[in-house]
Amino acid sequence: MPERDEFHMGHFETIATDSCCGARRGVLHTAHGPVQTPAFMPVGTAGTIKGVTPDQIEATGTEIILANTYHLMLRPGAEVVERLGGLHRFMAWNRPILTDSGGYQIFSLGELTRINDDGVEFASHVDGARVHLNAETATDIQNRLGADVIMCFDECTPFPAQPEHVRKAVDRTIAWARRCKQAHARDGQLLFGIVQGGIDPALRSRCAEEIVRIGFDGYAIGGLSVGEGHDHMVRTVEHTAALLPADRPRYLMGVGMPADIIAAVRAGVDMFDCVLPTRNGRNAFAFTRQGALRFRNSAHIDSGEPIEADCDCYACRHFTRGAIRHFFNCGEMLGPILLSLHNLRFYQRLMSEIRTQIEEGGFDRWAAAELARGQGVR
RNA sequence: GGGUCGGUGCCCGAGUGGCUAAAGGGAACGGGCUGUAAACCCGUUGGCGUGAGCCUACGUUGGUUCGAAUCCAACCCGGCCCA
Repeated sequence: MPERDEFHMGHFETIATDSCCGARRGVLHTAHGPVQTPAFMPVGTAGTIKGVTPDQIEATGTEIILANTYHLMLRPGAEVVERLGGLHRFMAWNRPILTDSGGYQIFSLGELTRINDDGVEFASHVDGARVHLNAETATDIQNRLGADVIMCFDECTPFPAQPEHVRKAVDRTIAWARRCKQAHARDGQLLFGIVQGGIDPALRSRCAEEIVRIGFDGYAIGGLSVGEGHDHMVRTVEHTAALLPADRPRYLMGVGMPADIIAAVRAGVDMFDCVLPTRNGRNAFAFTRQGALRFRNSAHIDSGEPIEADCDCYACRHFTRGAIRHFFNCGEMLGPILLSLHNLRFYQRLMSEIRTQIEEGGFDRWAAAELARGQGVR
């Protein structure tokens, strides 16, 4: 027991902070090794980051990846993953993993859900079967999947939403957080609380206060990047991050565009996850510091340039824009694969630059310039 | 040479008197995607005009009709069958 407490006490260390803003450079220690923060976590919902192999992911500079409770519960089921040796073995990823609780699916699968104070009943998007998820089952499943970081079961509200709806979601998220902490029964596995409250500062304050009072290994800001827009999002993150303990990691869930990430780091956020690099990559959209490139566009037909001139990713080292555009044009799977690789490397290079800037004390000025420059990171 | 079926927009293809600038695919072009129901979804695709609208178009030419992609005739081209 003391061992566990020690693990939980010392799992996050801050290496450097920026004197001009909330940005900090840290390390999150997990059962499968350290994670340099600020960190970006690619999303592998169903137990795989779509289109790329684990060693390719590692080559992008990724240290920690995500998987999803709801999706793995439906297929193949937590028992199967357990029987096959746990999530790390299953995903062939022997580094840190974070599982989301399924709270986001309350938002994304909105029409297929029925929610009450106990939890949620989903009509499975696979076969329509009734599937129940609540604080205890979500925690139990995550315990069994065996990720290094697991999340409380929360209610992610849409935007816009009725104030009453958001208030109720905050109440439930707090009550469920208490139950998740109670149900959590696996050593060496960090449990993060989640703050909801839409874009209402008062609700965010109340939720943050209660979640912090319960006490978690880390704190997430949820319910953003659901349609509220960059400015609302940044304002809410700045307000909320300041209410979270400085000695614990802060995680902004589901965010986001490069500009969103830079603004949130400035507000003191340490961890991010987002489907954009992989989903947009599959959909022919490449991130570059010079701006977005849409590879279906005929402009790239006979371009001999790499996706991004100074990028060291596999796609940029070996393929021309013209070839990649051709792959998309023909529906060849290598197109989505190459842009997923490039976009992941783009995100990890961005995070690496952010960490260096914080270490060297130039982050705030750099961030301001990047945000003003806009294109490429917006 | 005879018979027969057919020729529709970039391609395939529906339509067999007015509701047709012409369904539906494909392709091309453009856009969207933020804790992944997403290698997906949306839009545009004859010309001119802001617009009502006008012009040009369903192999070619001519005809019937108030009105033709749709009916008739001849011709051209293609598939199949018979000599």
